[in-house]
Amino acid sequence: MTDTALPRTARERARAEITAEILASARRQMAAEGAAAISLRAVARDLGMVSSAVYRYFPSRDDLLTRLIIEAYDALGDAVDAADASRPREDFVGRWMAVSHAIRDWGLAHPHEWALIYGSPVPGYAAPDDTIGPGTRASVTMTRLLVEALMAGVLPPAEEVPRKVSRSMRSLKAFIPVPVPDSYLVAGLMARTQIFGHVTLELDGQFNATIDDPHAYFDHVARMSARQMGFAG
Amino acid sequence: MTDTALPRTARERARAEITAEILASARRQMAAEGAAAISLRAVARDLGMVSSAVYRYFPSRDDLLTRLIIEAYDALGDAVDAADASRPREDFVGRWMAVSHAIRDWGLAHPHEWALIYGSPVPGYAAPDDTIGPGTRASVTMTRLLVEALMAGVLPPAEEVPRKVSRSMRSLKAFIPVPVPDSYLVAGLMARTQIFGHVTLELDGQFNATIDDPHAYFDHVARMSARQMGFAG
DNA sequence: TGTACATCAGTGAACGCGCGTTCACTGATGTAC
DNA sequence: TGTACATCAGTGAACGCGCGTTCACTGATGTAC
Repeated sequence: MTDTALPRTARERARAEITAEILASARRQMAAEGAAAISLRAVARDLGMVSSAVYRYFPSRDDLLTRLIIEAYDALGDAVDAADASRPREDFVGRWMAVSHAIRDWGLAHPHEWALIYGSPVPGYAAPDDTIGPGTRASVTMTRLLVEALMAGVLPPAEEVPRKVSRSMRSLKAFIPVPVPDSYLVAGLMARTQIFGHVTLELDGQFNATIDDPHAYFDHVARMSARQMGFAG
Repeated sequence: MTDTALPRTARERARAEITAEILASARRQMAAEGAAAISLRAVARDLGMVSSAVYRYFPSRDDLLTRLIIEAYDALGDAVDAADASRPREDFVGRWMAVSHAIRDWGLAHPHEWALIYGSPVPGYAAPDDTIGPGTRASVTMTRLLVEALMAGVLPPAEEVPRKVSRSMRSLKAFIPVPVPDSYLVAGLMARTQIFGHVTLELDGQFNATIDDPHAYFDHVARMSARQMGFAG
């Protein structure tokens, strides 16, 4: 996406290919040892080139990391959007379930990518602003789902929310094009926390000795969180 | 706790003190740069000793990390237990709120310790079994709270839970001395996920541009999660 | 269509850094008689 | 109470490692005329 248009000359084609190979090698390293262990020298070794050659493609290790972060957010965002699109528009529970499972499935398949974007930051790395947009994709999709359910009139009556809490969500409301009652916003945020929190805890092994069938358990959790948001089901 | 009895000889006293200084220095490094950045050489430098001298106190860097992990779990466990003890036994909502805030407060005060125990593992480090016991303290206290509410008869009627989910919680039930209806277990686990998930997401900055008063918001979240568990309030 | 010049990928050597860990040692502290 | 020996903390030098990044260079690819 950050590269220009279609590859044309042989040089441009080679450049795109090798850039992709560098990213793939870095992703392999991340899968094996975690993001903190990614090293430009190891990538170069892996690709059979000299370490300084990598600098033709990425100005520094941090830029490589940034690119990986953006790609991870986008991969998750794509998975979430595809899941959402796989169910009829008016099946809000089904869409929520599909989205929830997509998030968990992606996390289980890419634990180190998950840690990279939702875990503790890599030492010495500060994420630049380019990561903000892609970083919100999953949340944006979940919020849209809530808004559509609201507009379809399928949610139960809103409840009162303490004024302090209501005021605290002003920034959030600025991102949403239609007015949404406060109690729905809280419920939506809590459902999001439930899903993301669950996946993080599961990847961290927090359910290891207690939950024998994590998939079945999570499926139930997703359904309950849909209900707590007011989605009928 | 792992040291024997009271310090007696001057040597033993010195040993206990220096061990504590090493841990304190490591904790300072962790606070500044994160757990992955902790180095024995930096600790030695900080304490004005030669790097090899640290090996008189910890056989390896991993042992130091393990000790820090155990202490972090215990510090959080102490905070949680103190919070729980600060409210009347029959005030279940109050106890839950106190425990929830204690968890969040401790996490905000010790973000890198939080990352150490609930975040992505430090590269190359594998947690040994000694960490399991302390690691469950907070969850154990939360579960006890739920069980006491159940035995006090203040919870609403239990609900049906899919058989698959019920079976999946068999290992969990083995840890709990009294029989607890499945729907309560699910609700308790989800409430725990809500609290821990919230703190992890908040530390990761996921509420940054959306929630203006995180304390007020979290207070509401804790209250809602108590309600979702069936605690009146 | 061919030539002259500019661009760019990749090389190889080097710089300076910090790390975990081992080892033989010195000298102080503790213990048994 | 004093002496002989054992234990232990701390020293200083060294080993071997891998890292990110820079730099002057060679040779291939692309562009303008």
